[in-house]
Amino acid sequence: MDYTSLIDTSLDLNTKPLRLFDGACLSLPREVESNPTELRMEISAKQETGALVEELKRVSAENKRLTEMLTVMCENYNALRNHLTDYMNKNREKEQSPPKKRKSESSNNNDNLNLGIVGNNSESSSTDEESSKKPREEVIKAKISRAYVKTEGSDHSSLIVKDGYQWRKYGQKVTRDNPCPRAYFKCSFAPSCPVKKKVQRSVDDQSVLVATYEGEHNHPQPNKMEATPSSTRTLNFGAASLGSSGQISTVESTKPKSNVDAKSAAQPRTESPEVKQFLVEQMASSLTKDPNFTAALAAAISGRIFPHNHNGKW
DNA sequence: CGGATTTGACCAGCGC
DNA sequence: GCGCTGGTCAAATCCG
Repeated sequence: MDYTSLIDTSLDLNTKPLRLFDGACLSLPREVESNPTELRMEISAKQETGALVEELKRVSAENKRLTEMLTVMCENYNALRNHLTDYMNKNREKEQSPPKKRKSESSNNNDNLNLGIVGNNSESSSTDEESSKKPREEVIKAKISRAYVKTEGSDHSSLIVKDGYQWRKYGQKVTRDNPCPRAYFKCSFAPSCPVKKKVQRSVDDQSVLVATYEGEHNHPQPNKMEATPSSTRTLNFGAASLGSSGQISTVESTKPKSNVDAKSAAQPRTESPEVKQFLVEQMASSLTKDPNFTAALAAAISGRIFPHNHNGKW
């Protein structure tokens, strides 16, 4: 997941002087010069405008500085994440015994969560099995992620995790380690999309749904707005946007965890860089979606581009 | 009526 | 080889 690519960096908050200031600054009617009273008002207005422009410049500079800091932070985060992924992949290659199919779930008997393999592993558990079993299917990239979804109230009966994608349920199975049935979903938005999802309640905390994603979507997220139900907070797998409530946490599995406690894993990780990143994204997203903000931004831009439109009109 | 869901059957890997 | 298990298929059913 490349989070930085999702941030709309095109939103340049280094706004130039707003229309009000522009208008006052650039378009003072010249005819007032002949009137002493209006001249005093003009001087006063000019002073005030100057102070405001100074303030605006200061805020703009600060905004620019913050934007640069954010960019640097994103770059650092991605670099760190890549390092971590590489490190874990190397570790796993060293640790892994000769690959056995279907090994991980039977050996990982704590919460029957198949912590799969990310990336270039030569033999992953279920994914490779599927590719050998069903040659007509595309080879699914062994990118496996997990989402822990805290459900509320009546949601305890459903195995639906709304994450913004369209899923088609193709099977349900009661597994040995968990009395709650496991549901199998395929991405139905694009016929060629190889992504599969398994959803099962945590054996420790049945209010927690554990969604395991296999593969990567080869299409954009169909509908992000769909991903905000009232009873279930959602995450956007791949697109990686997280509800600010932090009720969902994801684990992009890069290494089999033998003793993952789903309960603890379900705890909100508000301190992690990912979550902070999400919050930044959410704020940026909220701003850009706010009609008032966009209107103000449009007004600012239009005021900047077409200052002559407001000459002496306000 | 078409798409989604359900559910029993089937398949293949694994351990004994 | 056999039984257990997880994963998938596909016909039946449901639902808007």
